[in-house]
Amino acid sequence: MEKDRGDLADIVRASGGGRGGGGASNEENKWEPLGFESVIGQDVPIDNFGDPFSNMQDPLMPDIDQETWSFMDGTSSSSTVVKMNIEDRKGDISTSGRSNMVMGKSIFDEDHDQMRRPCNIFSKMLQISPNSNMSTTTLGVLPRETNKISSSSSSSLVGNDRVGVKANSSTVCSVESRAMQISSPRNPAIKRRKSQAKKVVCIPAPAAVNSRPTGEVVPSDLWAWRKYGQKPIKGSPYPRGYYRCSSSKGCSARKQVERSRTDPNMLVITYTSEHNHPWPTQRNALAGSTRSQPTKSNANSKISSSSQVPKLTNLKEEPENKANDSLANSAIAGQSLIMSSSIKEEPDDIPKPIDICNDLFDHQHGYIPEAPYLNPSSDDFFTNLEEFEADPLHLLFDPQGFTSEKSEEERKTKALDPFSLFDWTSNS
DNA sequence: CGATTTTGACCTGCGC
DNA sequence: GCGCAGGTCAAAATCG
Repeated sequence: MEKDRGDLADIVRASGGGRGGGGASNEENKWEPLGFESVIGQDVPIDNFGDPFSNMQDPLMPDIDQETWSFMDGTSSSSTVVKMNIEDRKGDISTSGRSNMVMGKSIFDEDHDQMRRPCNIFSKMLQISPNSNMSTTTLGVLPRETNKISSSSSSSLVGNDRVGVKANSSTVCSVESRAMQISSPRNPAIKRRKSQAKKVVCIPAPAAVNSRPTGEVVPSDLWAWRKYGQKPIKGSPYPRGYYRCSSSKGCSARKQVERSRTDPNMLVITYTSEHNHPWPTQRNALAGSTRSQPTKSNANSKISSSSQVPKLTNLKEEPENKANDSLANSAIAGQSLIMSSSIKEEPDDIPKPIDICNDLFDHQHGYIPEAPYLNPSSDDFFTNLEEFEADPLHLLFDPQGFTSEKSEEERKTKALDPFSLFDWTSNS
């Protein structure tokens, strides 16, 4: 049954680094987060739903301090206030030509300290509040604001409880404030859907950073995730993969990864629970690093077992598998930043929770037309992903942004930014 | 050998 | 109360 659905295992490959087995590969060591250590040392909260980047300065958002989109980040509480001031952002949203980072500029922690601390778009995930009322009522998107946005961009929004902001081409921020019910989890950290706060990230499902011949160079996720389940989701041709943090025993952090049912190009990653431990300071700590690539036998056997899967969804083929490796992680780490992830709440009962993702791309003006590798209909869909994988960081470290003129402040910032370790613009 | 992935079975929340 | 669907468990397979 599930075999015919494409494989999410492939979509997420935690921690990007090579294969599990505990040992730290050279590649792994390569990007051992020197910067992270310093970050960690700064008493950075680790409660961002496993988002190691949440505490990092977003290199693409140097001016976010004054931004007005804000989220009260109640990561660890059951109540979260989401507040957004879209109006102030409408300029960017409505007028930006091909901004890839409108999103990045659109969501911020309300607390300036939080914004100042290393953080970036990865931290702009919206935590779902189990408190339905509050969630609904405090989502401070005023109708007029919404209207403005809607009117200024061809498509966006949404209803009372859902906000979608669409940049001219490639960016969207969408938030659903659909209520979440709260109920006592069976026991800490264990399942109870709809009872836990979540952070949902909708990102393009791009490249397989780990498939690079040279190794894994793109930081995927500082956490090690171990897959513990996969389920076909009703209404979706794609299965949902379930991962839990394996960086530390007893860590209840989990995440779910699934492809958008409406747009296979999009990945929806849902973070649940929080890490109860600091970031792994060494890749060795990531004992759970997932296998960087499927084995032949694995691929073969799996393929055979899922050979009936339509090509588009048969992610088990080696290329696909690789292509999807670390998608969830790397995507978060890089793609979403560049491609403008859509952060939203994802109510479980929404028929098409990913619709938002579709809005991410303006098929006429968006990047999709320029990114054939994102076109699942293309035979080269996956093979081309490899090409794409180079883009994120390239974009991330757009010369204009970081190499052309690096202010001292920027350097400092980068010191705290794991991505600074990958200033490929200067290295490659 | 120790780690991961796979995958069917089981458990439980939720809607009717 | 029942059934469905989502989420988790755990044994087996796999890998380096």
